[in-house]
Amino acid sequence: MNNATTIFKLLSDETRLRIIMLLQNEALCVCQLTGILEISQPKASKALSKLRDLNLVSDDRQEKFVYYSLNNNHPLMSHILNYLKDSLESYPQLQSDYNRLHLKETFLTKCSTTQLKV
Amino acid sequence: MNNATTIFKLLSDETRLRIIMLLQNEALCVCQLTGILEISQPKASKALSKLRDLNLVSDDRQEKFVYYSLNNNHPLMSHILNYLKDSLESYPQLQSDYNRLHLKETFLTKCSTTQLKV
DNA sequence: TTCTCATATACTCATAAGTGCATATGAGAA
DNA sequence: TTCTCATATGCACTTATGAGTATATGAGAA
Repeated sequence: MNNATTIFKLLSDETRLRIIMLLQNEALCVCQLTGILEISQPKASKALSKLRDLNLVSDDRQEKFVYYSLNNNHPLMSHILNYLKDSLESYPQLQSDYNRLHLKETFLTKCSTTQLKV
Repeated sequence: MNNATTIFKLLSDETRLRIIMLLQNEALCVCQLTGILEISQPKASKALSKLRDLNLVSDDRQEKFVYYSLNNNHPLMSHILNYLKDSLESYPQLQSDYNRLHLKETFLTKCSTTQLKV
């Protein structure tokens, strides 16, 4: 029970859902997620930490970057994600996130969303 | 997108989830739900009104009682509910709700959870 | 060691959401 | 019409939650 409502609560936040959907494909670091989703770095970081607290993602530092990957250890969540992935056409935001995924390398060097100096 | 997060938010509340799961089987009135779930009448009523606002349930008055039934008009939700129904053994609360479902007739006359006079 | 930069967190704020209690509403019975 | 009872709703309260800004942290490079 708690398990189910916890998962639903996590997925009910748009930022978290978008992140989780992207991580289905491959591990991504914080600055890549920040860039792809066009959100602030703290926003991405907080979303990830909440997911990490619940053991839904794992982090793995590789030199400068911390890569997050999805733990497919929760049947209900996996089931839902698979369904969403197959129904992307109904969820424009998720779909366009996917479409920006190919830009991931772009965001590796010029990360700083918050510290950006124009 | 909004569609998805909205559904998740609805399902993230235990009371709503329990109600929805019961309504999968059959229409039930407020006092039946109140009795089966052992919750207060306003609690059941408010949960139902939120579901009704989002067009996930329909109400149908039959004499004294207002029966609510599930609108299976949302693919994502239906998909999730089916999965949960097949995994009841993992969700004790939902399972015990189902086990109390046979008491439904019991709650038709002595409704008043709040107005109960001992 | 010191510097840099990616990431994490603390703080404040605004708002949303759920609960319990009391009460309003309104359909059907009398 | 009046009464009854199932249901709905208003109110006060508490807690949870997400956002933005600023800043802390800490690993690797220099």
